[in-house]
Amino acid sequence: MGRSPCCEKAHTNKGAWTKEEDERLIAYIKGHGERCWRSLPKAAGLFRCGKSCRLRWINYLRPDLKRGNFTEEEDELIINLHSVLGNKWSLIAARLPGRTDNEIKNYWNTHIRRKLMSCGIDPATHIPLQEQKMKMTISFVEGREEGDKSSSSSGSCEEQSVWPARRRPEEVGEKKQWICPDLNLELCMSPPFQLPPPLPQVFFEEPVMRESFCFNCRLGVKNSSECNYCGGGFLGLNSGAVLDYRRLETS
DNA sequence: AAATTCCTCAACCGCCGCAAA
DNA sequence: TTTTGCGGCGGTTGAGGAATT
Repeated sequence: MGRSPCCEKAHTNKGAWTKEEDERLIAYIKGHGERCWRSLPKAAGLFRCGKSCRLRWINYLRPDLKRGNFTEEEDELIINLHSVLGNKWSLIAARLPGRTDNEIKNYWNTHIRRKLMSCGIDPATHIPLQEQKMKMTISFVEGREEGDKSSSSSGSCEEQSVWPARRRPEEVGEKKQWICPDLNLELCMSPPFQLPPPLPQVFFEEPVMRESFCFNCRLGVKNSSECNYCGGGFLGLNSGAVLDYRRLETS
């Protein structure tokens, strides 16, 4: 089962676009605007899938696209944004005028990733590889010492390439306990527990900075003055560097 | 000069969220 | 409330050009 395809496969062109197809698409959108991609190909006399037309327009034909190499500033911005947003390419692209998500994604995978690796930084977590390995080991060992000795899951955190285990806020205090971020074994009637988005490296420099974060923050819906994570700052981050996604949305 | 490997990036695929029916 | 279909997104692929052997 599943959904029917967005267009008839039999009579659609695939692969690279020809100059003529580009011209047809540009002419149609200039005349009618960007609307109803599904019916656009037929109306524009193109034997293409609507999705394909949309992609071609957004990634290549749009007049406001910036061409050429990425600047150092753009590089930095992409790295910063990626450190808080992860692979949310469309959100990252929204902060870089004239760049598309596809372009940034490609650039990340071909250039920046390698650049970070060569600096000894894990491109996925933005933590120096050496340090990350150490932290993973510490959390693994602590988990075994403090937690249930017979715990069958205690070994998996180190093996998996996941964000280092972090304290849950309600567990910070006298009771030391580390958890594996993928596991939520709580049985209670409450909104599901969610760790805040990955934090920049600076967060891990000091062991216990994060005493509390508010309910709204946990749900990701609102800021609170009592919360360690809420507040303004760069890209909707406070000094604790947790992202407010609402501030990143495009207008 | 030819063969091979590497790299880039445009394009495709499949899934998801949302709105309309 | 459920189903359907569109737009949008992120991951992946593969053609073609560049670099290397």
